[in-house]
Amino acid sequence: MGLFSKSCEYGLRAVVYVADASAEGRKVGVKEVAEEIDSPVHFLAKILQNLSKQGILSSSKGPGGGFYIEKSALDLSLAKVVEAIDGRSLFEGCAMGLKKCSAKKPCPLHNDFGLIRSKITKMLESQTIGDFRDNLLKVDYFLDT
Amino acid sequence: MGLFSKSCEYGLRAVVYVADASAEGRKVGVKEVAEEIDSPVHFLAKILQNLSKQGILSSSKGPGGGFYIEKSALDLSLAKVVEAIDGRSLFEGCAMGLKKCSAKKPCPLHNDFGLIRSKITKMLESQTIGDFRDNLLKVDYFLDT
DNA sequence: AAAATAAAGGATATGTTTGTCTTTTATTGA
DNA sequence: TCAATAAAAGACAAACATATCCTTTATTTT
Repeated sequence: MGLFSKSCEYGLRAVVYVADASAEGRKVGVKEVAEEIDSPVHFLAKILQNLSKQGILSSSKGPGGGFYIEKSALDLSLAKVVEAIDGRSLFEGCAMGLKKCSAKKPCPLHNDFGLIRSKITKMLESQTIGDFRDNLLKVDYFLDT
Repeated sequence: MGLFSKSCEYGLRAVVYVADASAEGRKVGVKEVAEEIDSPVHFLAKILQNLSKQGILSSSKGPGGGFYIEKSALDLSLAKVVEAIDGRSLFEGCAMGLKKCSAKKPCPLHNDFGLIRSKITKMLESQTIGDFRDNLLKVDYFLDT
């Protein structure tokens, strides 16, 4: 099990790909995105629809249509993307699955895990979709599958 | 999705419970463990059998039997327990699911995530089952469900 | 208006994880 | 030896994640 679900991995890859295309003023269809990020087409369609519904991506139907991202949405954090797909579980709850675990009654992993989680949260909250895409444009980073 | 699978959460809770009982020279049955750590009995049975097979816990059949932990096994790290149940996926692979992601061709999360993963690894490798149990005995930590 | 395009939505299929139940095997104590 | 105990093992069921396919709706172009 990675940090993220498969859906979330696909979603993150798709978001950065769509953002990249939008930087060139291009809308992209599900099929193209799926091929480029190496994901199952129909499965990805659901994920993109979900991201559209949640206002992270935008879409338009018909010829010349496809998925794109609004300028304003470039300021959304990666945490928003992850939360839209995987929910809040990565950011909440006890590592050992204890409901009563808290600062007052910590489980044996509570403190160490709290630090780790705050780093995960920071990684995802401090980085916007725009930053994420810019890293790719600068060619410091890659999306090769 | 948490860091660990449900099986792994149950497994960690069970290991520390069994280790605690073993400190008192007591062997414990699946039923008792399941009640104490709040897990499904038969499901936990599989997990404990797996941990026995992998040499982390020990067991004996028949009256007076049950699960216990050998002194030597107290020196095993929590990472071993996690790996026995969830495999190595937590310690390996790209956060975005990219097969080609590497230091040379990093994905946009590669560096941040590498730091996080090394902290997770450190948390689990630097702590032995014995340490884990001792924390409970010292009453600094709790397993309340 | 008709045809083509592309997302949205719904139904179904497959696989994995989680959970339950029953039978078998080993061990102990009477 | 026999009955009781407890883990081991196997079959089954439910829930969820992942994946595929088909129909519908909206939009554009001809």
